[in-house]
Amino acid sequence: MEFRQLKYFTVLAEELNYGRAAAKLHISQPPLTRQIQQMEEELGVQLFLRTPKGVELTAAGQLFLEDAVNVMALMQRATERTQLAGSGHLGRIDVGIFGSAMLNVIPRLLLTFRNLYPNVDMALHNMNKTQQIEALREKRLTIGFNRIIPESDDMVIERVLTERILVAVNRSHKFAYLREIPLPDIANQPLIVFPKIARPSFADDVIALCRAEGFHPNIVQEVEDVVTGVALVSSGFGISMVPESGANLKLPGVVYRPLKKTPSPSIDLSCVYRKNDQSPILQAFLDIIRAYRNTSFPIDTHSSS
Amino acid sequence: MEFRQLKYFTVLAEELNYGRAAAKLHISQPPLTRQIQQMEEELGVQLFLRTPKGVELTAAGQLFLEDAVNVMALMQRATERTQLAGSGHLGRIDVGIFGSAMLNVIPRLLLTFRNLYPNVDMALHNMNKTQQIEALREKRLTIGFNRIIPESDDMVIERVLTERILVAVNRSHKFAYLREIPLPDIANQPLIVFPKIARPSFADDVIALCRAEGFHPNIVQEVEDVVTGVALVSSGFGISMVPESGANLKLPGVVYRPLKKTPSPSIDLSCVYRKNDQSPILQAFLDIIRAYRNTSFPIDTHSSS
DNA sequence: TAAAAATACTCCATAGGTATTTTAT
DNA sequence: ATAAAATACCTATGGAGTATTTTTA
Repeated sequence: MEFRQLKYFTVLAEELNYGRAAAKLHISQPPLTRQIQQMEEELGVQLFLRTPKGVELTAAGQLFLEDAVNVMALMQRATERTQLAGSGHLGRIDVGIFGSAMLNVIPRLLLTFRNLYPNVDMALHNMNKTQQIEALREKRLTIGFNRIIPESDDMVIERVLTERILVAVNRSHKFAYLREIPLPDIANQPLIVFPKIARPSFADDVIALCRAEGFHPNIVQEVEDVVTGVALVSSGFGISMVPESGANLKLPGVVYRPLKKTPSPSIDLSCVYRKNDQSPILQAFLDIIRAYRNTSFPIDTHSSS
Repeated sequence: MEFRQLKYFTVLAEELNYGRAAAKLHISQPPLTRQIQQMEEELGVQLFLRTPKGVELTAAGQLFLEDAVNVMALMQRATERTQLAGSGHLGRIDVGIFGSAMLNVIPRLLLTFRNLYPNVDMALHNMNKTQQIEALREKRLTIGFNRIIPESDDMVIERVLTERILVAVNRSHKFAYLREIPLPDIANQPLIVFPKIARPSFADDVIALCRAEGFHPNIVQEVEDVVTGVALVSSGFGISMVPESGANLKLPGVVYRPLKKTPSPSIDLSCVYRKNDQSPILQAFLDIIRAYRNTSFPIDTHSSS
């Protein structure tokens, strides 16, 4: 049985006349006769009865008609769904994230993606970079976001955006009266760094930045994430350095100030995905990331001052 | 898209290796490659990815696989159902019946048919012969049962069985002491006949029987059906003549006696159906009727004496 | 570099076309 | 007698085969 025959059958069942059905199918009458004969032979069942004006369906033919219509509709639907999936508009994406990235950038990307691809299920998985790489290898993730990602043969790391590093200080701190903080002045300040796991991390970048300036920072506390770090700043425990997007975190008494240095010290947000992953959903997601990369993310660094 | 291609696709999706899949399909590898390429081109979607050991499904391919399996299963089911319908094992039969025939013969036929063709819906419609013919013409009936059915061009009338005519008398009646009732003795007896509508009917047969014997019966009552007639016999209103299968009707004080005549006066039970109806369900039903016709229906005519 | 997929080219089965005959009312 | 379906016969598209090349981890 062929789809062509199902089509012929349904048209003939509608027209109940070989000539008209053949015309509707843009073929001549004899091939239609033969195809229907072939179907009847293959099924071993008579589907039509001859009448003076044409043909009529047998009871078996009526039954087959219902099913034939269903089969064709199901096939049609299968085709459409597959084409959606093939263009990245249907399916699923698993995204690895970490705490502070969810403050600003990633939510915008995810929202944009969801609006453009509403039929793609999106699952977010909070995990650190080590877990992300492992999950990518096991195909539990499609893409991961992180700050500093070690190179590896089977993964591609792509910069999403570069942010300035800001200093988070308590409003009562003397730095709060400065427009920009000179980096060497950090030297004797009690510094809170994060995160403490999954090294190398943003904490290492901050330390390296100080060392490049010729001093060892006075680290009074290593904390889990940016939220905890800024919370300690809020309670007057010390100062901290945060990526610019962290400035979206408004906590009582915390203000953010840029560093006085040109070019401004900065930190990348990157994404990582399997090198051999050609899935259209990933490609669509990357397209959005790349479009965002060419856009500015204006962040008001003085919003809480 | 062709069913052949769906088959090829599902086998390849199972084997994930063109060579093995082709072997399983009893074709060589190149045509399989080409058919899959053709599918991918038609859908505009990549279904497989090459790997060192063979191929693997893309996300779109996995989606299509589910649907392809469903389409093939639905088509399989459609074929089977149609074949059942074509052999008379699936569908519907509408049977026209009348009161007294339901006493013995028709229930047996219906039961036999239902046992042999459990998936055929059977609907019974109580109607007289005029209504039956009309319903047959309008295809509301597949077959009708009746006693005396007028000939007509578009209908076939087929005898189902021939029954003796018995006399129903009250136990207190003098006839109850006879083994057989001489027909001429009926002449002066109060006779109840039925049915009174849809003439010619069994009543006319009874009257004709008497006239052939040289007398006019003393008809004291025309009633609707055999049940009413025998009820009147039970209450001593008179005697009646009934088809042998009517003797299954056991009413208080009613006994049945054969007529003393050779050959025994008899009445046919017939069926009627459309001459041009070739439906396998009707044919199957007729086969059962014909098998029954070649069987005896032993009826105990003395069961209530 | 080795196993597998893709390509080149040939053959033939079969869908479709035209002309004509058969069928059924 | 007539309209429609069935058959006869021809053409050509495309599916399958064999031999070979290309691809990829």
